[in-house]
Amino acid sequence: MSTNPYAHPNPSPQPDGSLGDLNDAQRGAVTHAGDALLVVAGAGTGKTRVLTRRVAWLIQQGLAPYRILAITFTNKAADELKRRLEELPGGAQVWAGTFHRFGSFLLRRHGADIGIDPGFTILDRDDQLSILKAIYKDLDIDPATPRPVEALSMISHVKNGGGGRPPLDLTAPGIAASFDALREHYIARLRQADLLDFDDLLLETVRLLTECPHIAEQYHQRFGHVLVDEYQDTNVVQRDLLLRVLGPDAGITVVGDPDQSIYRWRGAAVRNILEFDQDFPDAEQVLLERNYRSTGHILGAAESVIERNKGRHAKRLFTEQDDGALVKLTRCRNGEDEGTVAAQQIANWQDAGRRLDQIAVFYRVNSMSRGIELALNQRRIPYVVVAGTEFFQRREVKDALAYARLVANPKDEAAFLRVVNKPRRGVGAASLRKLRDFAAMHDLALGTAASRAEEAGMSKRAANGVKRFLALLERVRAMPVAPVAPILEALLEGSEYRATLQDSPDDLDRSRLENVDELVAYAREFGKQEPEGDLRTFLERAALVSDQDGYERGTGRVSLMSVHAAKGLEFPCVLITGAEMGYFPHARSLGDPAGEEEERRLFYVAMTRAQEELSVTHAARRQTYMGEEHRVPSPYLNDVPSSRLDNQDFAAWGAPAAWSEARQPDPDAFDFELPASASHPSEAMAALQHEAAVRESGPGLEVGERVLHPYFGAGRLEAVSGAGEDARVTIDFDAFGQKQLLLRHARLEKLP
DNA sequence: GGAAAGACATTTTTT
DNA sequence: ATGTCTTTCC
Repeated sequence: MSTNPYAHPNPSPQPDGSLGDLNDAQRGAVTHAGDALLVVAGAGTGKTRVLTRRVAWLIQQGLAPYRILAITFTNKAADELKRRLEELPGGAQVWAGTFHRFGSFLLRRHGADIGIDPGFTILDRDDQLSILKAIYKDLDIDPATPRPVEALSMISHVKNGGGGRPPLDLTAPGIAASFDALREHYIARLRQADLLDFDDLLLETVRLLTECPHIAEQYHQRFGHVLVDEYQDTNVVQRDLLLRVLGPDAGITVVGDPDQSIYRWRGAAVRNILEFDQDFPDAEQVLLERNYRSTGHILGAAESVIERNKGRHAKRLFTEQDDGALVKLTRCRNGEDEGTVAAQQIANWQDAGRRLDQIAVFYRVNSMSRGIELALNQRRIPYVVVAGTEFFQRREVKDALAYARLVANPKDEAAFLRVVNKPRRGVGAASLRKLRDFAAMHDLALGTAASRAEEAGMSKRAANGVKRFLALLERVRAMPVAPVAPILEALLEGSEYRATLQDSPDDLDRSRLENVDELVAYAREFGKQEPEGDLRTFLERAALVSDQDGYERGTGRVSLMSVHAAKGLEFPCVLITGAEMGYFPHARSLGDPAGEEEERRLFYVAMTRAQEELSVTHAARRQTYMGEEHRVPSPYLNDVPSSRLDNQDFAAWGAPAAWSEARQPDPDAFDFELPASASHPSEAMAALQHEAAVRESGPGLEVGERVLHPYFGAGRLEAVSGAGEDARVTIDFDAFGQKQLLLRHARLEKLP
């Protein structure tokens, strides 16, 4: 069996329809003839290939491509699917996209039947928050009681049926009343301004299909087969939507892996996949267990981690590849060391012939990217951060889009609030307050009320500013709705938004200008690709793109990303950082058994992204915003049999002399200071010697005392045996259970 | 009304 | 350490 992952056959449909490149299970899934099929596809078992080929097979069986609905988790996955299907006659007519996009598609067409203006605007989280904050002001609610973000999560929670743990404790005194008021106002506000949030996109579609049987019927007729990818991450509303769009004669195929369900916190219901046969009693199930991605040690290590979860769908992955390299586990003293190790690991892989774009570094929280970035910068290792502040999330891009949204939907309150005073037009908080009062009194949307600024009692200056603002929007509304780029340009020029950035003394604003220009360029590209594409389509595109959609392969750089962002990707070399309690599992999920199981799955997902090399680091101490903290290695590491591990200590990586001449950074090129341990080996040694001295003097331990071990964390001293050099201690560690250690090596500290 | 300075909390993951 | 929200002063 080849160990080269690139040797695997391309998953594109074979033009001749042959299935010879599939294994038995895959072939069974592709050619399943019944109405309902569940494909439980373990990590790296060829899930995407099966999905694509099944669509191809359905078409070959005579199902018209436009009668196929394929729902994916990201737009990128949908585009990828479409690209592969293009080789097939009619393949481009398959409807492929995310649940949200499908909802949006139906609501634009039929929303009017349930009182939704087809010109609705889609709100993202920022927009939702700005509306909610405005409501806080109107209702004079103390932003400390439920904080706006919490209230927002709670609103979403309630909208989605309220299963699981509520993000907000409504039993706290005084909260419930203000929350209900908030929620009601929020919903009314969105209604009034033709705004839909992400939840509404799904919920309103369900309502449409429920309240309008004739429309539902139309789609029952149309879709002969529905396929859903990543089914383990669908929520109850998505399942509901699926059941309603599916006609009595339609077939359904869902693909997923319960072990990779990592979006429970967002409302994903693993139940959907685990109890698929309850929704579809005659469903058949195909299990894909042969992994083509990873070498033996990597897969084995990952399996031994996931095995510990309770209530799993029975499944055991295997590979026919060689064992390959051991999983390397490196203990670092602190976060800086970890950065050094990351850089060095990357360099080592590079020396072994890897390209940088075959390497990925994962972390649990996005904020951890900073330390890694710093270390890679110092060594001039090119990298790309996937996600982070993504393009469409940038303030200036959102500002520009807000202008455009107001052109498309004059009632868009979130957009109005965002840019009515950007750049400054003399419309401050006091004026807005007057405007809101006036709007509320006459039951108008904010944008509508604005045209009567004087009546609202605004100052002359403010009223003037608002007038200029509205005049610009009117002017642009008179322009044709396509192409989009000129619309954006007219707005940016007419509002002087562009000019303000250009003239700003702040360099940050200058770089913002570039982003604004990039947005215009993006719009121009959009116009080229879709000559018919109007403003509305463009805005929808912008609202529904995700961070993951931005990821591109073959950049010649190392990829840095959160584990969540890594889902669905694979890399020859993977480095998982921060494998510690608090990250894996995350501190927030401690004490919640279901949450902890999800954390384990998350670590499993991280491990199974690796094809040939998997390296894991953890730090004994880490600097947080509250100061330096002790860190305990992730308990998941303990589940990996030591026969699959290559244990390393930061010290074992050797002094910075190990850096090859060629990679030695140019000292003049950096304004950063290298970490002491890297730039001055002697200092590092001094530190180690100091530690040793502390150790020898010893903390005079007694049985029953709490102690701290730099590796295993806190524990209780159970017993002492032997004496002098051979003294051994037995310690019951909180996170690792009982261990016997040589006292002289244990580096114990006494805990109060 | 706006700018600047200061207080303050913030860190999970995101369609 | 950073960014956001609030306060203060012009």
